[in-house]
Amino acid sequence: MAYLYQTISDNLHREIFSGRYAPGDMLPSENELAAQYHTSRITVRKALQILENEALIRPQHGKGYLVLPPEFGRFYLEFHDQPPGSSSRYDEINVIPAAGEIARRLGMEPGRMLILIRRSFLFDGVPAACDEKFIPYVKGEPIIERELHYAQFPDVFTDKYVPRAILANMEIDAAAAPPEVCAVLGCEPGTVLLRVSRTIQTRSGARIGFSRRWCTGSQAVLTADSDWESERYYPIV
Amino acid sequence: MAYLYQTISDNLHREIFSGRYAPGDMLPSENELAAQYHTSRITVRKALQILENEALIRPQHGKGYLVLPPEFGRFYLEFHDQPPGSSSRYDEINVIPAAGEIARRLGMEPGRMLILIRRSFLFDGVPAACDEKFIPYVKGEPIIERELHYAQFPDVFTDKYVPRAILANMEIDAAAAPPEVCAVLGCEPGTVLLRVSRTIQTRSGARIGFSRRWCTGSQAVLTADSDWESERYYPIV
DNA sequence: AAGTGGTCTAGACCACTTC
DNA sequence: AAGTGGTCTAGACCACTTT
Repeated sequence: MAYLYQTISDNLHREIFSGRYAPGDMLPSENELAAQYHTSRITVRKALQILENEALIRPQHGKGYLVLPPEFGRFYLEFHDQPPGSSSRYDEINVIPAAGEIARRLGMEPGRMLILIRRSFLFDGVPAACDEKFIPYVKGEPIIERELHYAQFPDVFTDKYVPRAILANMEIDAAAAPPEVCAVLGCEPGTVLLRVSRTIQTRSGARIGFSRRWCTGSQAVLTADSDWESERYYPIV
Repeated sequence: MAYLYQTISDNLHREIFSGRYAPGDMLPSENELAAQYHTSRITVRKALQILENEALIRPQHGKGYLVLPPEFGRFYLEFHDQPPGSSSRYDEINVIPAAGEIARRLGMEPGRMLILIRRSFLFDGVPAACDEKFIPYVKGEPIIERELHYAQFPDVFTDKYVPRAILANMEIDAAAAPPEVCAVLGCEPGTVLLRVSRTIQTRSGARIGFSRRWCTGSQAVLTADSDWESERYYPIV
């Protein structure tokens, strides 16, 4: 049940996290580990490969395996089209002419038609976030129906485009919410809220969708971690 | 120069991103690929391992390699203690008693002493972000000197703690900035700004540092991507 | 020259899935 | 029973680093 490569990997993992091997240290060589565990070099290499994938070590040709320092500049963020624990409600579905910032974000000529889908998210019945999605209108495409059924924004496009050729990019800032959004969320016009803007585009650079989320209240906080596995560690508030 | 496993991996990668193999499809079996490339199963497995690490495929024991759909709920975020392209300035360094939210975030009794380090970041000479760091004061620890020299917040602790045992967690929201911060940034008292709160803690759950960043202006926008490699694709604004 | 990691081979046996 | 991926062996040769 316990595989040898897994045992070796776990042991080294523990020795790194306990400080037995510190950043800058060298691990024992492949041959030393193979001798130590009475196994072949290939099995040892498989164990080391796991640690390399976790960004704990880096092999250096001709020298050995270097233990790396942790990387605190990279964070991992979960962001779902439908916030966990919320219910949703459609506030408006419309076809509107592109204008101003939205036209620019989608790279469209002003005046071309856009599908607007505005949806709010309720926590315990209280609206705490509002999503606006803008999708270039192409006659005969059942994109609204797909949206209504699947709800996950980028997924709406995976029938039409090659799925792996689609990217999502995100910008996070604070800005004054437009009047329509304030009306939905029940806040004063012009209130500054957390804004999350997503652009959906193909890898060739074509912008195929844009969405904005306006967040108020404590459920709307975004969280990110220096480690995908670390969520369990910090029930702070 | 071009290794066989790399060639196989690149070819399959291209076939997945071009749609030749779509999510839900099965790749050719290891034996088929080995025959196709006139090589051993081990070399083929190495190529497939690369694609598995990129979350493009998942092996299914007894069945084959499944092509996975893209995951748009996960985002990658770069956040540096010193924003790229900015210069920094120390506005205040002080020892203060813990109180209110800060005490709670650090799990300290109110009244215990804290080191406060307030620093602002200037873009083209204009302050656009302000950092507040709070570190429990322990007599005789040269933490301020380390901060002044190394500047990277979590790194300050890696001498004292086992480096890999430290985690950084982040919360992002919008909130009214305190008067001291508004004074530094030159905005009206009570202005709502983008707030990034970081907690530094050990894997055993001890909170060892807390920082807050208040952001104004366009340089302060946070960006995240569904793909670590995708930054080059979206020069939008 | 000796030691290190990097690539690759030709097998073996096991566990799982499908027919 | 046949095909698939999962683990593991014993060896070979190459490229790189250190002494």
